[in-house]
This record gives sequence, C-alpha cells and structure tokens, in this order.
Amino acid sequence: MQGMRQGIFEIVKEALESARKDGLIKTGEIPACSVDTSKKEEFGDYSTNVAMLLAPLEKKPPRHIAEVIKDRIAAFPQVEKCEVAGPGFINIFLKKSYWLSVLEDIVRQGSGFGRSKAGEGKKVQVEFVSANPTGPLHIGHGRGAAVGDALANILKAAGYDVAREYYINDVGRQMETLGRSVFLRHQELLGKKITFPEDSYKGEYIKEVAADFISKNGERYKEALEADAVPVFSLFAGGALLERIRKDLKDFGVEFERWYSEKSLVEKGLIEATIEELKKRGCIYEAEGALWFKTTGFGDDKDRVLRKADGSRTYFASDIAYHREKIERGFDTIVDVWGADHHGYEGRVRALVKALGYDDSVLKIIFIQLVALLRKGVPVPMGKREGEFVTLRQVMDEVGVDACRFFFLMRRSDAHLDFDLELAKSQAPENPVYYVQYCHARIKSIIGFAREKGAGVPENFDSRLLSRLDQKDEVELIKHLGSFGEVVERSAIAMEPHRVTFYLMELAGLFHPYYNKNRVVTEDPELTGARLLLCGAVATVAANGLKLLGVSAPDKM
RNA sequence: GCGCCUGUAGCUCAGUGGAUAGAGCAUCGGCCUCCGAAGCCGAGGGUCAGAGGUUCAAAUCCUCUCAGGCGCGCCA
Repeated sequence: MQGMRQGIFEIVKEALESARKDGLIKTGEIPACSVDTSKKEEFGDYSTNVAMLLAPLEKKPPRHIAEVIKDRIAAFPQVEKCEVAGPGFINIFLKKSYWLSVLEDIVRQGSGFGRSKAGEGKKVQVEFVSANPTGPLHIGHGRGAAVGDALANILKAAGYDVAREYYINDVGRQMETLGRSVFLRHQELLGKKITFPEDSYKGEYIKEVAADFISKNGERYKEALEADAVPVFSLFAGGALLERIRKDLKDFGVEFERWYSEKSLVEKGLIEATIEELKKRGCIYEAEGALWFKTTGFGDDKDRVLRKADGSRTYFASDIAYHREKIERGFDTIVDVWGADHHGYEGRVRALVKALGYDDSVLKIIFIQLVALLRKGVPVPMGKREGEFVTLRQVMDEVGVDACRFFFLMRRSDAHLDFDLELAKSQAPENPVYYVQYCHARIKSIIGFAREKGAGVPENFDSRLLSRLDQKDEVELIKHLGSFGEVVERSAIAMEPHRVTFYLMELAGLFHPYYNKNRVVTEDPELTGARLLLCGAVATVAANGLKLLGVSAPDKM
C-alpha cells in the first residue's frame, strides 16, 4: 500500500478537482498544502490546511472554502466524516476498516513492510568514516559510521540504489609520518636508543604494529637508513592499521561496497587529468611558485592551492580528483559524511563540482558533530595528538554494539552528543536502547506464551476478527504502525536517520502502556487472535526499524 | 574580523509555516498471587536566548544583537 498520508492527499486533490469542475473554485493550481496527522483526537485522523492557502487566491474566507470541499472529501468510501474547524482546517475522520487494512498489510509484508519505491532507483553513494589509516578509529568515527550506515540502510529501504564507500588516504605526508613512527619504534624495540620527533604518532598501537613488523621481518631493518625504511614501514603500517579499521567496522556492523584508495587515484593519473580539465575550463593559474584552483569563481572564500611550491600536492588535489571520479561514476547523488570540524571544506568542494559544470545539488554533505564522552557525567579526556583518545573498539566492547549505535542515532547528526558510557551499558530503565528492544522481546514472549496456551497468531484477516480491535489505544497503535513507511521516506529524503530512532521510541511508548492496560491472551479466542495480530505487527515494525539502525531485535533479553 | 552549526522544561534533546510547544532523565507519589516491572500510572516544571520583520498563522522563514562550539594554512 502506498503511504496513508499520500492516499489522503489524493482524496483532497480529487475533492478540489471536483469542486473546480462544478465552478465552486476557480484556482486551477493546487497550492502546496499540507496533509498532516492530527495532533488531537478531536481533530480527526488527518488535517489539511488547503482551504486557508486557497483563501487569498479565491478571495473568500477560508472557512467558506473549507465548507465547499468538506462534503466532497466525506463522500469517499474510506472517510467516516469530515469537519471544518478553527481558522479553516479540514479535519478528516477515517473509517475503522481503513486502519484494519493497514494491519493486514503489515502482516502480509512482514520484513518488507516500510519499504517503498520513493527513491525510484536513483543511484546514491554514501561515503563515510574514511579515516586515515594512521591509527585506530575513535569514538567520533563511530558516530560517523553509525550515521552513514543507517542512512544507507534507510535510503535503500526508500527505494534508492545505494553504495557505501570508504575513501582511504593512503598516500601523503601523514603516511610518511606513520612509517617513520613505526620504524623508530621498531628500532627502539630492537634495543636502539631513539629520540622521537615532535610530529610522530605516539600511541600504544604504534608499538604493537612495530612488534608485529619485527615478528614478520626480524631485524632486517634495524640499521636501515630512515629514507630507505620509511616507505617499507609506511606500507606495512598502513596495511596493518587499515585491517584493524576494517575489523572494527565489521564488528560494528558496517560493510562497504567499496574501499577507494587515494593511491589508486594517483596511479591512474586522475589527479593530473582533473587538473587538466580545470585548466581547460580556465580555473587554474600559477602564482608564487604554486598551482592554484580559482575556487572563488564558484562561491568559495579564497582560491586553493593544488600543487605547492615544493612540487608536492595538497590533500585537496586528491579530493578534487576523487569527487570528480565519484560524479562521473554516474551517481545521482553523492553524500559525504564529514566531521563537523571539516565544514570549512565544503565551499571548495562545492566549487569543484560547479567548476566541472555540474549542479552542486548532486553533492550532499552531512556533518557529524563531535562526541563528548562521559562517564557518570564526568568528561573523558580525548585528543588524538596526546595519544590518549578513546577508541571505537573500547567503547563498543564496553557498552555493546547495539547500545553504541543506538546512542549515536538518538540525536540529529549536527547536534552535540553526550555519550555517557555508564548510561549506555546500564540495564537501568533510563537507558533508551532497551526500551525499544524490550518491546520486541516482550511481544515475542507473549506470542510464545499464547502458543503454550494453544493460541496462535491468526493467519487470515476476516473483518469480524479485526473489528475486535476497536479501542482508542489500538487504533492509535495501528495508525502509528501505518506511518512507518512515511517516516522512512522522510528520513531518507531529509537524510536524517535519527527520525527512525525517534519513531521507534514512540512506537514502544505506545505499546508498553497498551500492554500494561490490556490483557492479550484471554479466554476469548477471537479477541486473543486480534490482539496477537496487533502485537505481532508491532514486533514486525520494531524489528524492521531496528534493522535500519543496525541494532538487533532480540527475542529474549 | 569573516563563515558554518547550535541556543526549546533543572539536565539531555525532539518538533516537514498551523490549532493548548512534546519526550526521556532527574524530583515527588503510586502499581507485580495474573501474558516479561529493562514496564506502567499520576504530579509539578516553559519569556522556544533577545529584539524587530514577513504571514490569516512563526520554535520553524528574513534581519540584527547576545551566548557557546567549530572552521578560516602552499596541514591532513
């Protein structure tokens, strides 16, 4: 079934059309009106503001127009009644049978419920994490991973053709620094006295990689010249750390379609090719010994250097080649998930897209605000330079993947996130992860209990059975279940995964009170069947939603 | 100084231009002989940072001010 709200929108549209045919409305174009689920019961199931928007065009009072449309809406078979209220809202009340068909839909579609074709198969690439292989992933990368992965899931569910990609910065000075750091540590481990330069990586993991190197290569490089050794150690360390990153992400539940190496860009000559193209377009000039990209011609604050006076390329030079390559691979939209500290970078990348002659709306950048890690409300110190950062591995080992991902998805991406370790791993009521999972487990348990009593979830949907679900809270639950697909769609379009998280917390927030008030398994087989059907649908939607977030839906906890 | 983000209940945060602004936590008071108490019920708590403006209608859009965060390299 198409989204319910969409269905209502069609009804409103047809009602307007018919009013127009009868000469009661002159405006041909229907204004961009809203059709919303009503906030209050007395306002019906759905409300539209179309009459208020039409009023100035028709030069008639909104309530007058509403009256004209009202009866035409009420004439539709799904509609119970229709009222005009307040300044000119049209409140639509639907027949109960309409909601029951939603329930049937959920049971029939099962794990497919919530999927749609809204994205029309458009190709979207989501590039996220893309941390340099110079150290383990930290907590901030974790948030980016959770958001990027959930976003990809949601886009896919909404009918987009999605590819996840990780861009590996595997060349450049930082890789040299990494190589040198490991080389020096390895010499130290072999008994040489070493002084470490200021800019070297000092984390414990450097020693681990150095030890690993020794176990594989012995002492061959103990006396090697730094210039000879660094490339060898860079390659080794980069590979080892990338493996570690892959493993961390896999254990975190994230898998990429493609890992794109910056080195491969260099080897394929794509950087030079991109510069050539920009040259042809007149966007490149030389000054003070450096090669510049005139990004200011496309809205950037200042022009950017691509090749420094010393002949080496900037990071941005790789980036223009990579983004050009991504667009040319034929994606309708490319999404970059970046740490919020990179927002200064947006202007120059947009400039590139425009300079290449594309509409920069193909590029969507999602900024991930950094995570403040707390323990019982006290900040945990972070900072990669000091080598005392908290890794994603530590956090997911301590609090578990489910809680970790859920917490990362509880906030808008660009909002600050306080991540309290003690709260995340506590099984206390104040931990919201369990609220949703518990809802699922509880239902599974109820269904198990019912089965022991000889009652199963009914297979057929005869209307008599379903008509037993006539309480307010039951209709309310069904209504909420029915909006799941819409939430997924909107979450996809807005690229805001947290909407799904909130939806699930709301769903659990409707189910728990319902469960507490109503007994599911009773002596009345028909009522039992109907309620089991409802509960089953709640469990299905909860599971489908959690799946989008990459959080498990356990049968038992 | 310039740019981006943020400012909503004691705290952490939701809130596609719509009707009386919501939730969780915290606080206080209740609920397990009965399908999972990781749950439920109830109570209190608000100048939506402030000032203008647009609109029939603004937490939401525009301008300015204030406060916090981040960014402004031939670093990555």
